[in-house]
Amino acid sequence: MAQEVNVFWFRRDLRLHDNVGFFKALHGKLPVLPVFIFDTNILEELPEDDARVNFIHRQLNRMNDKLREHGSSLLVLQGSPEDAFSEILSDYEVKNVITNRDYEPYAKQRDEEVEAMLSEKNIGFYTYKDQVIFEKDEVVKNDGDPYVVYTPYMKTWRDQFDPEKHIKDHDPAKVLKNLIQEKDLRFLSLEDIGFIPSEIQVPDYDVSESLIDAYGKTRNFPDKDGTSHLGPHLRFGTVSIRQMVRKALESSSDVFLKELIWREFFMQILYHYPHTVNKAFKSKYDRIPWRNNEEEFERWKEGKTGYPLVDAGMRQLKATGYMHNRVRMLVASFLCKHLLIDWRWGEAYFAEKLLDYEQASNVGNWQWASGSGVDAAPYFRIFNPMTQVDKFDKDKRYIKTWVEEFGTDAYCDPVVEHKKGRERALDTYKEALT
DNA sequence: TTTTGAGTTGTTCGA
DNA sequence: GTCGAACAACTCAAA
Repeated sequence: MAQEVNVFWFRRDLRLHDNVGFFKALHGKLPVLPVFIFDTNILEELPEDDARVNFIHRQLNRMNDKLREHGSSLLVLQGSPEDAFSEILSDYEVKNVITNRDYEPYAKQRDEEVEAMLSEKNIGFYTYKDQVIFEKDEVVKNDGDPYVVYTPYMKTWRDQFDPEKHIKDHDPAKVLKNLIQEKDLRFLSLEDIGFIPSEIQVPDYDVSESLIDAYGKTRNFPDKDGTSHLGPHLRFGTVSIRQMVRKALESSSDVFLKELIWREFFMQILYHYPHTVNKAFKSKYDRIPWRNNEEEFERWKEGKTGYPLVDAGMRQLKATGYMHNRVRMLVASFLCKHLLIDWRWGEAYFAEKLLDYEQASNVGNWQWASGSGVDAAPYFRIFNPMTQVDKFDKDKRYIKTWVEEFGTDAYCDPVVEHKKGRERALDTYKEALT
């Protein structure tokens, strides 16, 4: 007779500490079998040296080492979630599967299917809130509808926030003994899952007191890099959101906390309006006749538009998997307005390259840039790529870091003249929207 | 129900 | 160089 266990399924919560679902699982009656599944539905779209897969794998190794200190280990499989669970069910008498909730459209569907499959076999499927302070419909208007404007959402979020309730630490130290006692569960190597080491490494995050205090002032200047680099860690759960909110609250400045609230704002938007993944939130913006010139799109991707701040950002993205936020706004505006290329093209490219890719934030911010989203910039608000240099990279230090040939004859001519591009965008938008 | 105030991140033009 | 208005009206949220 196979051993009776509860499975804890790790997904984008890759840590043992302050992990709500893991903590709850360890308080159950049965030993906990910790599992991670490399989902082939997701993996098949990725290049073999994908940096995020590398990061995930490295983090799984660290977790496995820690679990082994407690006489246990992590089971790492590959396949569709259904197939992986079938495999687990053939080896163990699984009573319950416990996991943390994920709100993306693909994830919601996946979880529904897994739950249905498990319930046929009378296995429980329990999910917990872990990756946000407020989820789904916990922060809504008085009439129950979701907020679609940030500021009132943020105010209500803060009104409802209670430190006693929302940022409790879930320390698993006392219950780790409830892990399954098997030190050599199957742990697929990077090679086993068909990947190779990446040139790009996910950087450590900095949420030091000094960074958070100065964040409001320095975060806009790409050469100072006063940003936290927290994105990939929040994305894959290598830090806990509760710990980050605790840090944010210790600061005298609330700019950092507001950024964390933006993350949840866009998550609840995607939850309530999943169609915004590929449709404009404001539907009349789907009428815009994008030029979608492939050659120009290629120049944008390669950082060869002839606008140095745009090009610096695109080259930083390609080389490091990161782009400074200020520059993200500029390159997005440039693609949608100056080049009149569909925001979905830009969104897809960011999804491919960004280590901190978060579907809700990426879609939300691209729609913001194109004018089609919630609380979006009005369409006539078109960034001037030269003015942005004067304001945010005056000494051109950031530009020179990424565009070596800047200032020489080797640097390319502008793909479109600013004034012409601007007027073309204004005319096209106006025509399409009226 | 109607009214009122307000809304992430900008640029250009003319005085 | 600096300032305010225009861009173009719109929609949301709450009283």
